Amino acid sequence: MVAKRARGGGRVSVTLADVAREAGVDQSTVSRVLRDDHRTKATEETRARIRDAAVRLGYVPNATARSLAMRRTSTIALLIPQMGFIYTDIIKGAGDAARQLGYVLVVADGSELGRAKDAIRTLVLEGRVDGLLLASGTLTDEVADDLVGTFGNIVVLNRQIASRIPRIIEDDEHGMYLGTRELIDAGHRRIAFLAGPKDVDTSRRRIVGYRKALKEAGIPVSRSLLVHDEFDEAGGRAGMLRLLALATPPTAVAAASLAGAVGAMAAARDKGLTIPDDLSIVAFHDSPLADYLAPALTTIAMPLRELGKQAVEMLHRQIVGEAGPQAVTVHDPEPRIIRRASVGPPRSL
Amino acid sequence: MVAKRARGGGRVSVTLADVAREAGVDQSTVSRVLRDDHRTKATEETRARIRDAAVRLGYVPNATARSLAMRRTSTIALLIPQMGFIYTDIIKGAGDAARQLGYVLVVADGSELGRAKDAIRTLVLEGRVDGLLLASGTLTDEVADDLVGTFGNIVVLNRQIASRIPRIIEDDEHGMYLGTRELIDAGHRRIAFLAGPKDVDTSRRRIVGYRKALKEAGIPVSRSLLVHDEFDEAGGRAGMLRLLALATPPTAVAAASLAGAVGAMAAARDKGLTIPDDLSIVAFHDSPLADYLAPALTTIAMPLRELGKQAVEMLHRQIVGEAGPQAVTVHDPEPRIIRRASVGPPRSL
DNA sequence: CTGTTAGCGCTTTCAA
DNA sequence: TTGAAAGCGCTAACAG
Repeated sequence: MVAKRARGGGRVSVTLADVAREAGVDQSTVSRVLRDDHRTKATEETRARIRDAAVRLGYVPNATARSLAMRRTSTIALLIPQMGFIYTDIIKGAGDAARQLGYVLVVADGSELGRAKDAIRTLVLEGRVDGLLLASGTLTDEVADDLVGTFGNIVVLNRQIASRIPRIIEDDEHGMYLGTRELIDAGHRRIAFLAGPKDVDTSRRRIVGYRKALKEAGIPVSRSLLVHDEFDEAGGRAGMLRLLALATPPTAVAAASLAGAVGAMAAARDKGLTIPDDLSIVAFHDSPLADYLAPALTTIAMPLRELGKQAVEMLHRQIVGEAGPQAVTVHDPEPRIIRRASVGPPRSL
Repeated sequence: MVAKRARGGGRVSVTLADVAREAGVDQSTVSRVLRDDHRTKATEETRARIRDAAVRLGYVPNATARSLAMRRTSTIALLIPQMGFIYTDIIKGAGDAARQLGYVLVVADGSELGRAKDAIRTLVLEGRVDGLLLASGTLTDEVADDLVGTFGNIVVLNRQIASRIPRIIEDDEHGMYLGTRELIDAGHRRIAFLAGPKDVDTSRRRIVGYRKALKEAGIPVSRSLLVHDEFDEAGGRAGMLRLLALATPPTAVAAASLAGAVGAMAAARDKGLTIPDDLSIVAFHDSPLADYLAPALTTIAMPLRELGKQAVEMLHRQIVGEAGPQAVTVHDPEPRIIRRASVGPPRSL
């Protein structure tokens, strides 16, 4: 018998034993040769015989069997809440790093796997992957606290959590500081901040940067100019509308998210305002889309690929049991302002 | 010995054998009980004893071992070229269906796994997943042809390919027919089509719908009004610019992609045109973003969740060896026009 | 340099 | 109703 039927598709599956028989050697030898195990030096002749047989038979190693024997799957997962602007870059960075370290990266959609806890169980505890990258959006505070007692290799992205789980964050504070400065430098003093939800700490960190820039410029921070809402377009529109209803509305606004900025622009338009003549706006995070908005949107480009890359590296260290920092902030490369057309001097100037 | 150290994280792994010992039964019994194997009727008493032991020990089944024994992973993958507007809905639909059928759905980024061929090998042939959903964008014609000889459970999304690989497509023709009709009904006769790349068949099918609507209305189709470019914003802008450079430019344009429409709007704006006064526009595919553009964009919403759902169902049939159609088109629910503000009567009227 | 021998943790006949 | 035993396809000592 040379091969057995495998499930579905009528494919036949060729195993190491088949190749061994064909080549007239033991399967352990085949295993070593095919893996290029450097602790062994097979004769060039046997190597050739084995490779031949493998090709002839169309041998493809079975990842599951290997995983079981090695007790590692060489795959890691990235759990994201829902596809958004920022994840494409994080995925790219993480994917590159993963490949380089010998992992396959898969991404799991949070809404589909249920809450993060389910994902941790299904993916990590049941051993489907060696480790998990948890993107911030998937974590409510409740779940985050829950993570304290969790085992498994996990790295949390962009969220400062209480537990001792390793985490990596982007420099939200500095990014937002830079963005706010951009507005200040353009001459604005009445600058609003469109923050994300109140209990999310990326939101909190961005507020800190906003405040810092204001203080540094000697501008008093006004409570009424700081509004909280969802990070999406609808949230941005709603927040902006509240801002525009103020007795003296802001002349500029810093948005904590790109989608929020898009919503804010729509709100301003609805109210008959022209950007940047009547209102300047800068958005946290960049996307190709920003170039095509009316007007093109000035953004704060965060080093998201680097974030993804370093997240994978942290996870890898954890997997192989190497020591390393428990909490890192990505400072390099620096966030940078991409100047487009949404920032100008205030009208009154 | 009650448990062994597992790789990384210092976790201990509790096995079936551990639970069996703790409960004083054989591991096969534990396996049956914990899986609720209906072919066995364990005493309520032993069941309780086993469950107790499992909980006490914190037993979590190992998916890899199970996969090896059962020769199926209960995991399927969706390979996408790069995150785009349409995939969030496809993922949702596929994820729901997958969960319902007992699969875990993971998504793999094409740019990260290299070409589709690599993904097929890594994921399907090496047995990491039971089957693969291949989103159209990942397939160049060359690779598509290559698929002919491929084994493994695969369903191709949104691409009509030569080989006998099962495929599922959305009704591009009808959708674009509807979109073009929208423009015709508004009074336009000089309607351009911003198609995608020439050799992509979603693009071709959309052209067919566009032509059909035109013919039906007795409008001659002009070669110069049909321009090909990439599906992204840059492609849309470039295509639109070419259209606007025509001796008599169109009064309306149907875009084969949402991103393309965004680019086209930017181009029109750059040329000083107002939408919809000077130019009407309708885009293929919908997204929340459309609501926030200036002006809000009229779109053709395709049943993408349904596409994802049916794709998974097709794949499942293939996996379990059930018969089923080799090529299906999703007709239900129908594509529908979401009227916003980018379509109006032509200026000359 | 290569073969032998145990597993990895689970499912699944086959007996009892 | 439960247990014993084999095996999924591979890796990894340990001999020789």
